[in-house]
Amino acid sequence: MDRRQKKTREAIFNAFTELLSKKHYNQITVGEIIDKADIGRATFYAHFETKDFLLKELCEELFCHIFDATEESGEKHRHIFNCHAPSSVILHLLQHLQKNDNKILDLLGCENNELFLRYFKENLKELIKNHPQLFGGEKPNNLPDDYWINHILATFVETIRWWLHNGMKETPQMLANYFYTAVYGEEKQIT
Amino acid sequence: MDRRQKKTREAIFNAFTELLSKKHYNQITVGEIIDKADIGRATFYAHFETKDFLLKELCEELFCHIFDATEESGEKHRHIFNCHAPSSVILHLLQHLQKNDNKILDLLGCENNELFLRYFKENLKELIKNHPQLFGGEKPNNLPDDYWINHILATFVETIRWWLHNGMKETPQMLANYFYTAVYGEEKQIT
DNA sequence: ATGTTACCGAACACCTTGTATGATAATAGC
DNA sequence: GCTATTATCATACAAGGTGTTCGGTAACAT
Repeated sequence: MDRRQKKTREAIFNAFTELLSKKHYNQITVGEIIDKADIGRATFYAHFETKDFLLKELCEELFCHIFDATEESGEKHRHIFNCHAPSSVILHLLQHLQKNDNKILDLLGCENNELFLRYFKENLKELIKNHPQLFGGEKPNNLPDDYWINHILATFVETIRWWLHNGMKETPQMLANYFYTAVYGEEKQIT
Repeated sequence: MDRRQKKTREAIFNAFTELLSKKHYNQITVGEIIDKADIGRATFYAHFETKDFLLKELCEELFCHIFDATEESGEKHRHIFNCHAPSSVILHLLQHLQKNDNKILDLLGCENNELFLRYFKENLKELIKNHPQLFGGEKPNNLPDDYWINHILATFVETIRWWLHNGMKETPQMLANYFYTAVYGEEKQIT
């Protein structure tokens, strides 16, 4: 890719991310973005059809990096979920978040979190559909499959939201335990 | 209140609600609202500062009606929650929803559901904080109070979201059972 | 009957969006 | 290195949305 393209694309993403951490998505204008990115108006529209498309591509770039899917020896692998013990998947993901890889925490925690938590949940959903054992535990018999999947996902996302909202005082270990207790009851704990 | 004021306010709410059920909030313009409500531009702005305030007041009117709080003999009562058995509170609320009281179902089910589910959750939160026993059951010992409250709320809201999204095929009874099973495990059921 | 209040329509200044232009500079291919 | 391509820029522009102002008119309260 042309070095110039790469640079402006980067500049736009940076400006946009910075603005997103400060004010609500709806309040951000294209004018502000190009000012902060220091590029021409026409250049912005040469890269992104609208502000909505910019958001979409930003999300895809962020989440594709976390849920990194690579075809490898005919098997799908995602780097965050490469660990084998299901109980540590949660931990693994929370630790990644805590390190604020890709500034994703900034976006999940800011005023626009609804926006990103939705994307986050959608990505997780696809994943858990293909790997039902990912979060461990067993579904109660009398619940429909997709009700249960949605419940686990929602609980997980809400756990993260709660964590962010309360200043991230808890360790990933504690949080993973909260999650498992909420979903499977207090008798089942991870070590 | 002046009969004229009441009429235009009503007309604006109706037009706005109808538009909300068809397209996304962000795509709705003040011009469309006043066209459909058949009122003058200045009149709209005499009633509502901006579109955002209109949304806010609509939500408040809808939810205040559902979570109707009236001081009665020194005790707070809310008409939906007047029943005494905690296990039937869920049922009661779901049945109200099924009847589509106040067109609230239209709004919770449409493209703008995120908007209204947020308000819905906030209202419920205040309620459950004052009446922790409302949803019955017991909190696992090792969970923080507000984590647990948030978990119950999120599960309830997600149950409704799932229901709406799947065509509302289940009866309120079945749904209430799903909710209790998800939160408290399969051994505890309501009758 | 009278004073008040809400409504209307039209006009307005302002802002935002998305597009078009021709000139300029960086890049890629040979 | 030379050349053709391509990204960028500044500027301008039309279209459409926002929120305000104003004088005239009709509905309301007393």
